[in-house]
Amino acid sequence: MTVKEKQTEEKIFEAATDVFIRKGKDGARMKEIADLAGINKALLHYYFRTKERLFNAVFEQIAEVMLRKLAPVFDEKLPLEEKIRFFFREHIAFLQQNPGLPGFILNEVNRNPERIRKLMDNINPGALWSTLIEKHSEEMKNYNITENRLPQIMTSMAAMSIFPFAARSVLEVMFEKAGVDFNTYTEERKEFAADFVIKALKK
Amino acid sequence: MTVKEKQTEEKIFEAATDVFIRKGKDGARMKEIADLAGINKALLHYYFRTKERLFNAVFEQIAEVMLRKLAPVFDEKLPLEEKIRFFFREHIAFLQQNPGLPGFILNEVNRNPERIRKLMDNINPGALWSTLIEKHSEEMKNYNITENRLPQIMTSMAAMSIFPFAARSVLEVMFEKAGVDFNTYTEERKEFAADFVIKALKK
DNA sequence: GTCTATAGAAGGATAGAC
DNA sequence: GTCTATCCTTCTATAGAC
Repeated sequence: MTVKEKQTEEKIFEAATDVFIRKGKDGARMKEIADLAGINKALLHYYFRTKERLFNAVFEQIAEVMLRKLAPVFDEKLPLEEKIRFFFREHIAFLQQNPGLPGFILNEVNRNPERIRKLMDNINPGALWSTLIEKHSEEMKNYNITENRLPQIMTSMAAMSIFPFAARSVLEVMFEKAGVDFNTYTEERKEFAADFVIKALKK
Repeated sequence: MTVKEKQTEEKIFEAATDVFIRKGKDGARMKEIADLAGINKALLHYYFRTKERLFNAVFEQIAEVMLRKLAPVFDEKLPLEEKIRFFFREHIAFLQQNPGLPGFILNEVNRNPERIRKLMDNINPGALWSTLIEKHSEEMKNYNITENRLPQIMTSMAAMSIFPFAARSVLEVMFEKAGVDFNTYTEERKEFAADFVIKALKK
């Protein structure tokens, strides 16, 4: 009973995740999700009531996974440079496995900013950044990192790793014509981005 | 006659642009476009036949504007550093006026990569980059810029200016809690991004 | 819990009058 | 060229049998 439920619900959830990421909330069709899950449309409603609820469940799980993937960066006890390298290595590796997530999240959040507001309720970026500064106060002397520059710096790091995936199809077409392979590019990017940022920040 | 036509078609086109950018192709409703244009649904079909055609017209115009905005960067006869500063100043200024465009374009292109393929038919990035290198061959000696690094470098520059707008709602919520104003941030970004990139590239 | 059948609503598109 | 009325398809959602 519960086992069977879990199996079906799980299948639906996975199919929904797939379809929502590819088609977006508005473009997704309950029928396609049902087909992909190998079950009937009516079952979707049995388990999740409405498309809206199903989407919310999927979105929240994805957002949570992404946030959880970022947390270690702030916790790890590493020298600053190693932390930057660690971030790009881990984050880009994650995106290589989930290349569709950035575009999905950014789009759905832009269409409905309330989603991100709910997610961020427990997080105060300002406080997070302050403790980051304190942790590395000694090292900081060698870098152009000050609290008032942190918004620019943090968004630049996010941009360096996330943008290539959010703009994936554009880059793929451009690279194709220039004889560059996207996978090779992302693999090289782990080190390039780290070097780039460290060089830019060093005094 | 032609004047009236132009007026109405123009009104429809502008309304469609607005709605498509805010809601996306799938989320947009012909009714909403008609209302915003102050006319009747049937007129939309009279002028543009189908939603698909109306969307294509809007998309192509927007994409063309964006590409046209980038071209000068390659043409301008400026020293390399000035060119980089010129790019961020101009490009971010354009995005400040059109903050919704990056998210719109990236999303619609991801959903239908054929769109970008058509757009890029006349452009060979590889060739573009080669001439860029040749133009600045002397200056290059002072920078870590080589042809094989250009994909990484160019995408990093694009990322630095485009990402904040593509992720605008996320940043706005984060900044809000950290007491940072998004408009101030984008204004400062013109110079920050230029300094950041130049520093990262200098030998 | 899962299916078939269908209700009910919405949205794109067209016919036809003016 | 513009409007009203309406068709027709598609999609979400539910009823009801098993």
